[in-house]
Amino acid sequence: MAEKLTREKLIAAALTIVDRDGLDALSMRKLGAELGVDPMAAYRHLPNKEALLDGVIEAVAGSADTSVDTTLPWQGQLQQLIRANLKATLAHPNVLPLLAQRPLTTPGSLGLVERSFEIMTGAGIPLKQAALAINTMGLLSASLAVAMSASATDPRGSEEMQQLFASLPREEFPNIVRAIETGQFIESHDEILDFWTGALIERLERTIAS
Amino acid sequence: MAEKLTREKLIAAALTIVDRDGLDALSMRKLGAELGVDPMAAYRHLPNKEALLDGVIEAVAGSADTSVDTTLPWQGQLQQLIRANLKATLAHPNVLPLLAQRPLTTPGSLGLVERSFEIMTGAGIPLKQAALAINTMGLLSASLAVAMSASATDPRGSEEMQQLFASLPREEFPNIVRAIETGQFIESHDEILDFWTGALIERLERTIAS
DNA sequence: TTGACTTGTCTACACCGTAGACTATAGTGG
DNA sequence: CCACTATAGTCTACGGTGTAGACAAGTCAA
Repeated sequence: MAEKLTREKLIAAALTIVDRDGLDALSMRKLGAELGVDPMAAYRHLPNKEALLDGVIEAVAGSADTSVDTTLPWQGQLQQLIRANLKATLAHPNVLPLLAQRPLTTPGSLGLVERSFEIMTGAGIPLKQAALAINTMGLLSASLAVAMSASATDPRGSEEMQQLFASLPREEFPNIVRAIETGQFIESHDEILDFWTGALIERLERTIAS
Repeated sequence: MAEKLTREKLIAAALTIVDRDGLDALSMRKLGAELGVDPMAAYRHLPNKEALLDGVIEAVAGSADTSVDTTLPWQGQLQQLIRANLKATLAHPNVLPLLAQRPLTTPGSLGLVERSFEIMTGAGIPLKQAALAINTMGLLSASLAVAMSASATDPRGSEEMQQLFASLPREEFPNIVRAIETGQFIESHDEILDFWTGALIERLERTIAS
């Protein structure tokens, strides 16, 4: 039996439940049970369930490793940060649906943002361009993480989708069909990640050159 | 009183409710009331609520205008498509949280995908690169739309966030503070959109050149 | 000791998704 | 025309949800 109930313990227990049993399994009653406490006890520390979810989101967002290998060129450091962020969020796949629908710049992820600024401005990238790049990185990381975990857990992702693709009328969607047949449409997420980080970095390189 | 209940009518009514009263207001009971029908009637046409939501998602995703001005260069046509997609989804902001957490390639949005392929391959971009670009576009559009509608409707986006930023310890987050003070961190979403579409297009241009 | 404040408990309410039985209507083969 | 069957809408009921509001037990200051 724990000493005392705190906001932090509630959030940690909530994350445990979500990781173990899924997002839908998180109810105030189950949360109380997890901590051996009355369900209503949570409301002494949190105004409502939404606040609980906000706490969970921030706990996950703030768990990314912001350390980078400073001997790498700035491009490599940036990629390292992006992958660290992705890794942290993918460690809690059941939380991702929440992450996707909240403002990106939660306090918990500010460490990552600050570090990104540091790397970019250090490389001579104007603050403005850096800010734009960071916003883009945040957006893409979030949605890519959602896509990655969805395709990993959702059986529909592979089966039902294959079926849909197989039944596409060729005359209406010639390009899609051709892309599928040559195995080039359903990409590995790693390829997508590389593609857009590449595009982003090249764009930034050009802001330095000019 | 409508002639007969159909899947389409149910989905249309659901979208009406979501647009008018928000996502949380959509319940099977309210859906029945909207159509002057018993709540359970819906289950004759849909297996469960999830299927209803899937239908709503697809209705929105499929409502984008896929026509483009073919006199424009391919870069302009692509931008036109991206903006059309964004416009269609933003027309139903309450649906966006759903859109963000589903696989991108729903049947309804295939028209947009096919058109994008058409434009890119017509410009001489290899199928593979086009597929990667389309995936990226889908991801970014979805999350940008979520961010745009969140900041437009959620009062926290502007106020609470401002407050958070104002209280940031300068020594810990020097770059962020500096970016905020010079008004360069909170971007207009239009700028973000231009930034990444620019990055994407330049990247594609390079695949043609080589 | 007394009073106030905090924190966990209990009960209760309105709502949810949906299983299962029932009913009315429409369409079909004899 | 009739009987039969399938279909579509209705009704009731169950187990779950978030949380308001009254209550009780512990903690601490005066």
